[in-house]
Amino acid sequence: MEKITAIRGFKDILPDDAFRFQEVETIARFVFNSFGFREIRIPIMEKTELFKRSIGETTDIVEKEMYTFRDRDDELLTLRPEATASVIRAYIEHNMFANEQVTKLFTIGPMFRRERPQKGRFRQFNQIDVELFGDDKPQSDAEIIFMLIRFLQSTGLKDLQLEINSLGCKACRPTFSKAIIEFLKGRENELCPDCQRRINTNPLRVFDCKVETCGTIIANAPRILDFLCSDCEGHFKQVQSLLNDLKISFDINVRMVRGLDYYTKTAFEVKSGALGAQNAVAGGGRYDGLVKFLGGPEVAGIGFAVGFERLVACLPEEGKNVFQTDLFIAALGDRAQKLGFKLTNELRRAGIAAEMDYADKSLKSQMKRADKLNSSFTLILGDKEIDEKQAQLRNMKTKDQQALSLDNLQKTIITFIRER
RNA sequence: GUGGGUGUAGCUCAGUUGGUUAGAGUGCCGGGUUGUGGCCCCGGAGGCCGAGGGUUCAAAUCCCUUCACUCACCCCA
Repeated sequence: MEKITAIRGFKDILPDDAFRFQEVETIARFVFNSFGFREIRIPIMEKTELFKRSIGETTDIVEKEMYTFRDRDDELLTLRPEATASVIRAYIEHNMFANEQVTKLFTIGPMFRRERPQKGRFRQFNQIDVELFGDDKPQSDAEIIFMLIRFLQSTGLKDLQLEINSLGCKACRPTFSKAIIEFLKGRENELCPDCQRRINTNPLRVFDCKVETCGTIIANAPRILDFLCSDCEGHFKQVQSLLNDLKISFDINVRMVRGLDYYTKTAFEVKSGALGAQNAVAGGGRYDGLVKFLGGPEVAGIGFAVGFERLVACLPEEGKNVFQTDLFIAALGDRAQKLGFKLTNELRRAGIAAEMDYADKSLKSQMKRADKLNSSFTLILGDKEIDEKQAQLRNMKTKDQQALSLDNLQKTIITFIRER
């Protein structure tokens, strides 16, 4: 039989890694809660239209990376490529804006993009997504960036670099775009094919190009920060000053452009080494106007997403995979097997991590398994012991071994393990 | 979507100018201790050499095709 493998770009998260995912999730919930964010759980599929409208018709994500299919009733559905659109949809659908001035939400789960897989990039990947609605003040920007950094530091992530930029708003960005196009016109021939295409699709992206000639050309190009309207400029200055107050160090990267259409004003990204080419662990920004654009009220918004797999990949290796068993029961003989089975499961009912071998193998092999399972204690229970109404409890670390009476055995074991 | 690299045991990898029964380490199972783990010693199981086709007396090895994985571009978390 030909074996069936997982879909390309879809990964199994094996127990060792799943353990680390759990730890990171726990930290995320703790940190976010302390900043007043509450969890929301949303579907992994939405009507295709939602993503087209929010992310932008001409973005790569919408043009060629979405898993879209036609449902039986002919409706077009899409596996979500990001979470912001869905969170906003839910925010509007449940009139959450009517309940409170500011709404702070986070969600954790899988996203889907049909890209070519590489290091740090998968077709199904998990994101931690945070959104803050109802506040357009720079304090929100600073707060959310501060929280992101706090969270990343709490997970043990070292050498992280925060980069920020302002992308302007619908008042000032178009002027800048025009200026860039103006600047690039006449030099198209000197640009790489990709950048020639970008002039029409997303001129700001030329700033990002890694081709050397494009880099030297764009170095003299107009800068977004010189084009910001007074509102955007003031906002950006304040964000910087607030971050300084919070002792968060950052670099301004005027070349940073975000790939999604909806971003305005502040954009930010956190990079870390050891990730290969896909070195962005988290990214986000402000998206004032998007909520209204998706049919809600005029409400400001800002958020970010953390690449779960990328974050875990950056974390130090140590401290993983310590699976512990409290007690292994080595049963020898039929009567012992029967008693052991009962005892094992009774102990589990009491919350003790108990294991035993049902195959009635040699004591040696059972001891080996106890060792492998990282068991603190092993209870040696043979038919011989049963005749003598006792069992041997061995401390695997100290090798101390003592006889316990079969009467009240379960209770004695529990006290032993709890007092360890 | 485009380009490079790699496919041999559960895992990490050797395998010479094509040549007999394809190896090591690790892991797994068993034994050395007829009832006591880790260290050590001994033994065993485990391979359509990614798949298909071709060249040859003979292919893991050479050629073609294909698939998968991987890294990079593009783009993004």
